[in-house]
Amino acid sequence: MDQPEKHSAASSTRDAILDAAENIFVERGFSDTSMSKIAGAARVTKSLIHHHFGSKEQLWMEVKNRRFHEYFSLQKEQLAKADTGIESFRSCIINLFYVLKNNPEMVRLISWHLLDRAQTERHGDEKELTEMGLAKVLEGQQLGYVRKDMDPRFMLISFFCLVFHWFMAKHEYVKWVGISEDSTNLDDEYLNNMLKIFFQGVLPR
Amino acid sequence: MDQPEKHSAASSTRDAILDAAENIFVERGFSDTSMSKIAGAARVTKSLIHHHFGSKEQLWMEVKNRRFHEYFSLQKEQLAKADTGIESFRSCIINLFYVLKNNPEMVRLISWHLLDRAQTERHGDEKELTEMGLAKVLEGQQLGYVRKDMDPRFMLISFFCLVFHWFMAKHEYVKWVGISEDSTNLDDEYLNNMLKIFFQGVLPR
DNA sequence: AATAAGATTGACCGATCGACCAGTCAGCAG
DNA sequence: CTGCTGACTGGTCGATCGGTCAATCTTATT
Repeated sequence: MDQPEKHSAASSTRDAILDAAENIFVERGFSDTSMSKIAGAARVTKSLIHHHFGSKEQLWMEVKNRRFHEYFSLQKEQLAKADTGIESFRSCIINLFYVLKNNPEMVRLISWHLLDRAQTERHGDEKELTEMGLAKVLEGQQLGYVRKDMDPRFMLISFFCLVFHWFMAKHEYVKWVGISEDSTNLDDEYLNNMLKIFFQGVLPR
Repeated sequence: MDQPEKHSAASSTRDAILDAAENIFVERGFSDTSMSKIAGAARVTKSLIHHHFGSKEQLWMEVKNRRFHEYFSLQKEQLAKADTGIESFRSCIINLFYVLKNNPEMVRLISWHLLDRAQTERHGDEKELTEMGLAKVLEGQQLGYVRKDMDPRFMLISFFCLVFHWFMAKHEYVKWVGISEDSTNLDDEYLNNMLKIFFQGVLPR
């Protein structure tokens, strides 16, 4: 009973391959990752990977789909149970920030994905999540705590820019502007300043 | 006289290789680019590339250095002759936006560079440019048109996020929020909304 | 004309790439 | 027991990878 039976053994092997592949893909990207490396890391043979996933491209797709689906589901779930009002609005933003802070692999995966020229039709997860986000902004506009002379879509995109790009490029920016990267509360400092800009702007009030 | 002499012929060959390499590197990244492809595109032999640049890595470095140096010099030049005042401050921002809009290769090059784990010590161009930017913000704070309760460094970074990430990811975001990508003034629409946020924030005034 | 230096070439190297194949083995249904 | 299916392996394929080398061509200098 403790021993996994046939099917679960197979699916756990599949997962092991997916895990190993994700680690290496995230680190080195698609092209610089070889099936041999993945096989070695997953402790299986190359042939087995082909048996389960068909090709390197399909493996890459499955790795991305798995992680993206998990991520978008989590975000949708958290956004769904969000309350109304300016404070909740603010909390949603802070929440996304910390989710990404705790999942740097996710950030790199998105980066690789953005550079991918292959225009793959993705599932509707992100579409749904985005529409929930748009609804949240619209709600804020109707309730009066979000200014109405702005396109909610661009507002959402601007917010994504402020969050994603920080985690994508902070290791470079801290060198430019002279912040020590291992400052314990570096992310929080950025978050505070970024929130000031996002909510109130850089002009004095 | 019309014919380039020996040295300029060599340097023009070098440039041809750099140009070809940049095109392919920008499109496919370092790992997915082969010396053969570059050689073919530059109409030279692989051996000649090794003769001029030594290795693929060094060629990659030179490609990045050339473009980055050109970019940062241009930005420094334009920032140096910028005037004082809120309007000039605004112009600098709009200026950077359009420079990147007109240089999508630069955006991709930065993206690949950000994913690169190789921590190469880069030249001081970007450091100088950043300090000029910081000075501009400080100036605004002293003259009173930039709020003082904010760290200029994080303000600069936030601004970079709003510009760079838009060009890195807009092809994905427009799919999410349902904007047609070939809208003639898509970039301008984003710019207007982004500027509203950056200067005044999303809260009603 | 002789020479040196640099630009350029084609042939070639060992290594590694993704993929494929025939075959083994275990488990399950009949 | 028989037959089938799917997990899994070792070996190998042709292609391509980055890189090297000796030889040749081009040009400037002497």
